[in-house]
Amino acid sequence: MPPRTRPTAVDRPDDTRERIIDAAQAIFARDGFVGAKMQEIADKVGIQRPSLFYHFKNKEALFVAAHEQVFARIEPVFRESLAPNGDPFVQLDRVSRAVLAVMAEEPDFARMVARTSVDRHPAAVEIVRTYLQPLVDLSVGFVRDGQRRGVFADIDPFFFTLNSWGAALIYFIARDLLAPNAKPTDAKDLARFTTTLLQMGNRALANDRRTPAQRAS
Amino acid sequence: MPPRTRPTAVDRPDDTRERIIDAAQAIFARDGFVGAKMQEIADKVGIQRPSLFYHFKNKEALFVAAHEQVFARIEPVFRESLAPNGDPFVQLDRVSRAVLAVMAEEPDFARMVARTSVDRHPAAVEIVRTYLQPLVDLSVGFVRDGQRRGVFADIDPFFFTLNSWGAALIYFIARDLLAPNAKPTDAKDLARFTTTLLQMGNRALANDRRTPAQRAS
DNA sequence: TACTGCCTACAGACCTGTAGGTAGACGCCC
DNA sequence: GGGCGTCTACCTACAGGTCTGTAGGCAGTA
Repeated sequence: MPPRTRPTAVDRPDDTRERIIDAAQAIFARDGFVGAKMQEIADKVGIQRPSLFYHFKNKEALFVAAHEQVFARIEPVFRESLAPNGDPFVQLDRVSRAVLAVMAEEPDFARMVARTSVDRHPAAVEIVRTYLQPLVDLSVGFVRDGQRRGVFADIDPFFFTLNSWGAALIYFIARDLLAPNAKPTDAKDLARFTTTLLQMGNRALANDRRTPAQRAS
Repeated sequence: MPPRTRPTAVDRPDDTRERIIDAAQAIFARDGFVGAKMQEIADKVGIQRPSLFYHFKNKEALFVAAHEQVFARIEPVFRESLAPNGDPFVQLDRVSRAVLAVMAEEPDFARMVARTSVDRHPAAVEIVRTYLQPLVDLSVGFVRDGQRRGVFADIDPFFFTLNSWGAALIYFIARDLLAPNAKPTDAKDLARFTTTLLQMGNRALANDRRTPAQRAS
């Protein structure tokens, strides 16, 4: 094994920490806490495994940092799209598209949420709750508000939200499992899914069968 | 450690194999292939860990057996409820209730499917595909058939199916994660979820806003 | 006597985290 | 501005624990 060149000032060794988190994200999302190997993370960064422990106390600390980064980056996008805005159906459209677009861009996010649901690692559960719970509450409030205004049909707001988020998750997690011919990365496929999800949401919340566009005219 | 009593003929040692599979089911469903420990499975059965290797070649063989058993037991229930039967909306109602009831009774099933989606253990993927793919195809065919007959509204049959199955999965996997106050084991909660899922399905497939009961009259 | 079903003991792989060393950057003092 | 101690960010080597799978023995049954 040839000796690798030592880092110099121009290498900005400060960003090693961030490169570790980036590498850890993908691997934790794919393999979970138990399945992920520190060796593979180190390899991906291009350093020796023990050097990881210089930047992070232990595997769990890195696990937490990786999750926090993903959720902290995504949360504001969702929150912004959920801000009150005129016609509830228009907003539903906007939120759905925004959420699906972000999930498509950050595949680690959907995997981490799904992983947390099945693995139940306490640290991950806490992070998911901290970041996702308020968004779910916002979604629920959005549906409830539309119902109070008589625009949305009667349906359980929480389960409607759970189903919608769940459907989006499933698409990115299991879409290829049950139909190996297409992948979630395919833009055309995602557009088709987006349309279907919006149809279901719109019809579930519609008090009449006119489309939002027809109602607006 | 006091010596345990040896098994005699009346213990029917033949069923040890099945008791192992039963114990393994729950543990593999909860922890996945990597997370599951043979020691814990042996403890649950009440035998020593190496005895597991007398009944199963290795961990993977037991993993496969556990998954096969769960899927083989559940598949016919789903298949039966998907059999053609008069009014598509009535059948939709029947299938949804049957699937949710079975999932509630066999919590390992939902966890195994979700786990397979995130862990992607090749053996599990193959089993899920083998047993679930035909059911998904049946569901898709059911929707498509209703559309051909002019009863169901226009919507992508595959994504409608994926969303419906996904919503059911999410309920059993993540319902408590985002609303810690209730659990999927609660019958009242499940009934409320069933209603919501059916509302979404009915409205997504309805060509008009009359309920199935109204249409029947 | 041979087979079944379990046992104890052990080999070997793998993985996390620690100990201790070292090359280079940097500030400081004369 | 040249020597000098210190800090940073990495390295090699290793300790210690955990987990799977195997070897070989033994009690009970046929």
